[in-house]
Amino acid sequence: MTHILDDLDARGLLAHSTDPDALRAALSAGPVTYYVGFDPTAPSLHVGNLLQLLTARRLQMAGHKPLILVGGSTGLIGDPKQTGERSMNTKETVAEWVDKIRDQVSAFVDFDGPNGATIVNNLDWTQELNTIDFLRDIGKHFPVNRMLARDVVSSRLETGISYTEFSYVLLQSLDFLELYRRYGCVLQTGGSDQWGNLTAGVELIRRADAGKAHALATPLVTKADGTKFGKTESGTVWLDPELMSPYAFYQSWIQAEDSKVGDYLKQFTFLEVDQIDAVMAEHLEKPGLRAAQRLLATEMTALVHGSHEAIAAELASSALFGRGALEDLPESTLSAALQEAGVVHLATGDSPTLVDALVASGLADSKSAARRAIADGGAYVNNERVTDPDALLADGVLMHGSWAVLRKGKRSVAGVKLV
RNA sequence: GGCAGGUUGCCCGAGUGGCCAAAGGGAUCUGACUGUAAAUCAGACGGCAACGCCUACGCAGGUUCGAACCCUGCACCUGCCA
Repeated sequence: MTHILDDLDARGLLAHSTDPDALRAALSAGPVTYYVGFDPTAPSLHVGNLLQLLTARRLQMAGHKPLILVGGSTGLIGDPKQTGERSMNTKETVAEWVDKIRDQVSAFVDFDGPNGATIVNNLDWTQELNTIDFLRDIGKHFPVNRMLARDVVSSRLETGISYTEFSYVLLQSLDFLELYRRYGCVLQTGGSDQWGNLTAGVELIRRADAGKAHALATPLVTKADGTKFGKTESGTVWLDPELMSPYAFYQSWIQAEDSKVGDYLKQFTFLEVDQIDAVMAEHLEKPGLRAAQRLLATEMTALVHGSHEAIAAELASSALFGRGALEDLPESTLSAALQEAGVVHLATGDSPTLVDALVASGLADSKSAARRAIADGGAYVNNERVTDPDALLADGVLMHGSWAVLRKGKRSVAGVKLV
């Protein structure tokens, strides 16, 4: 049986860890209670958070007990980031997001059995916290000179950082200490950007309780150009289907770069490393088939939205991007595919123009943008390029009498049904 | 509270009375090549009833034929002093 640390390492999920030998021994000795936290900074988690959830799940599958923390209090404070001060959200908003995120994380861990997961909210132990006690019991363990030396803080000294954000690390460290005391939690995991917060907690446990705890960080997942993974052209890749349809989610994975798809398969899916290596070997032979991307997209969509949605997204994608001609698709297939991609209904009586349709479908942000797309030669109806900026939608041949497949550029497709 | 500097388009950043819808870079979009990949090259990149009009350079007023640019007030940010 492979040691969990070796599996994580083989998958490229280990960036840093405190005292690797001691951590390895602890994980071998028996079930370890560990935690990973998510702050409610939005109504949904995104794929960056997903990596942390899946890593937590890997540890659980290896027999360890997860605590999933939702940051009801830390979400009110804001983890400092390089770019500047966060805008504060109201307590009501944060409370709403806490509920949503609690529901989301619940889908990724197992609640049954001796190592069933527990979801905790740090508001439970901080909202009644007394300021004097906090400063005496927690604050005393934090040397300000060390806090100032942290990268995020020092980079913010020029532009400014509020005391609120400066204090964030104390709260996260307090969480670790609290979970150590309440649940015997001795390991915190997170992204490498969390390393400072993670080790601060380890240190607090040592100073306050003379306890031994560990931290483990996954690397920052990047795209081929080195930028942060999880943003597409249109924005963040959300897990909530209300914010991003399963089809769009599937599309975001299928567009993975060749140079990254192997890493993603290892880091995100539960396929065996050997199996992934075999797929990648084939992929290198015939990259044009994009077999690795297809596998990745299907696996991830199934993991997040269920296999039913994964199949639907896959079918829609192959119908719309497949080699076959659109007119060969039966109406039921076409309609189902377009439902996934997004459909707008337009009234035939209004004799909508292509420009109108591009805007209505969301493929273009404005009429100017739609005209620009047409002028650039990037607008297609039923896979035929249209270059007339004043074209009416009905000028082309409608599929099955009422459907038009709109495409802008290579990747963006939407359906229009004339009614 | 005082003094100094700052606030420009998605981001960074030039511009300091007309030639400014505003240089340059990044991001983004499109095309060519291709594979819903990368790299490269090229074009686009506020809006609209579109050779014109409207909106825009922190906010609100003012001076002027004309303001991102000058003046006044306000807000916020940074630094120094208290």
